[in-house]
Amino acid sequence: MDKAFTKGIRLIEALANSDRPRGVTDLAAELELTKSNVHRLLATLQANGFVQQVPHQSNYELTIKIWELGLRVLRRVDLVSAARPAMQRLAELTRETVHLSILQGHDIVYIDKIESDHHVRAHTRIGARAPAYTMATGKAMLAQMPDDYIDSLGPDLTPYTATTRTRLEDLRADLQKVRRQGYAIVPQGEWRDGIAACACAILGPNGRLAGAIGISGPDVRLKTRQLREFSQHVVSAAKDTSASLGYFGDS
Amino acid sequence: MDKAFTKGIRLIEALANSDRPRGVTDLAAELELTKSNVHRLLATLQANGFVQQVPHQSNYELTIKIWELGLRVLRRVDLVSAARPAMQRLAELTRETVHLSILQGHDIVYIDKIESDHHVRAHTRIGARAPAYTMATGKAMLAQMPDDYIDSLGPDLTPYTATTRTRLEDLRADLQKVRRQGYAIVPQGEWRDGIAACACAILGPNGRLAGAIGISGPDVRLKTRQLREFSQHVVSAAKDTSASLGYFGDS
DNA sequence: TACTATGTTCCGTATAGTAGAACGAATTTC
DNA sequence: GAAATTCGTTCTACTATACGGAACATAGTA
Repeated sequence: MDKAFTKGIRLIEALANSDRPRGVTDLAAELELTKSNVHRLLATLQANGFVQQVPHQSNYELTIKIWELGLRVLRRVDLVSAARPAMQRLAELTRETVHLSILQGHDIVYIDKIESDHHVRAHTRIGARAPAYTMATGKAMLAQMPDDYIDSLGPDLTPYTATTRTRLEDLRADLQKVRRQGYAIVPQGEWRDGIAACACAILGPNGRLAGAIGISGPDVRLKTRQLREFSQHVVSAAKDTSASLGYFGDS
Repeated sequence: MDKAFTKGIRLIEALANSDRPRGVTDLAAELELTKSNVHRLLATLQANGFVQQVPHQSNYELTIKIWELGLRVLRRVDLVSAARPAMQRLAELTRETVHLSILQGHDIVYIDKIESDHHVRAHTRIGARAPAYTMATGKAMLAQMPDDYIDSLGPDLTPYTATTRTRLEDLRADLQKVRRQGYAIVPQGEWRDGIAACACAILGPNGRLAGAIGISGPDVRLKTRQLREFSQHVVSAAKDTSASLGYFGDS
């Protein structure tokens, strides 16, 4: 496997994860590479416009070129614009925070959200990740995946709160329920304490999983009864989005 | 210079620029590489989570991991959130499309915008590029750059409309004027016909160039007189943004 | 069934990346 | 203000690594 390329990728990630320009020695230490190696990789990145030196210093930082590329990737997926109207409606109906997520490896990634106007709200960031098996949107999506994929999550699951599923069989039971009822409910936070949520999968052409839409808020406000009531709106938001992607569902 | 890394970067760009999953042979032809080379690079990208094969096919596409990295880069710059309030105010005062750009190489890149509610509007996309010397925001930024940087644009400039500056000395004269008056005006489109614009540079800590804010619209509505009138609002929007970045200006 | 096109694997070879040391510039310490 | 430290950059000899051609596998097509 391409060693230099792998190193270069790790270098890009290291630069993206730090919020200030970095020096060669510093980066070399973090990545466990030699200075000359890092220097050469940086020169390559610079020649391709991904990295620049801050003027009058010799620290390096990423340019926004990588952001431009990322935007195009998101635009290709196009889930954000397809889901926007349904998200808007869902936000108005429930007055809770609405999230749009996709499945990425074993994590969910928020690609869009509409914040609740309540003062107490779950704070999340677009672009952030969380383990799929702890989230309502994640469970809604996992329920669409084949068994061997679920197996690959295990054998044991890291607990983040007291209610996190730690055994694969518990998770499988949850997913079975999701498949039965058509949506996922997480009444007590399994990732962050105090957050309750309800979510439903979005399917694209050929019934392929495209993402999930969900609402979330503090469990003191969003009790199970309330979540069940909202679930119909979540499901129809997901159905509408699926339809605008060109999937008109089973039955 | 790292050959494998450079090839990998070009591969990422090729994937980002296409709006459908690509095959190995196809990519190899475009990049003028051998199949085995592309295949190996794709395997490396896949192992690092940047690429996935679409299920039941063997085409490859970028995951949104690149988008996540890009978001972090933009967040570090943080110009978008610093400029938002000023952009909002500017949009309300002028009712024209407001753009936020940065200088990237020899181009400007739109990183945010607020669209005019007029029916006729200049259509641009966040993330899009244009040659700096043809845009109002570009000229506002170029006016902050040292002479040798301006030299590097030349010797000759590509014309896009009848009014595009094609000689460096004409551009230099424009920039001199920008420096004198503190803002840039492009009364007749030098990139796209029929677009008039006014812009001002945003400076960050130590007076370093951070970006530019500007308004633009059809030249039939935005005549020079009107642009001059709006220029004060543009300038104060830029000043406000500079201030919130921690730069409180000369005089 | 043969044929074409495309993805994947293998392997010997030469090239391209590697590490370490030396250099130079800037900053800090005494 | 000289010496010492730190960091970015350049150079070079070595060898590991990426290279490309060819063989193989797998569809999809005629």
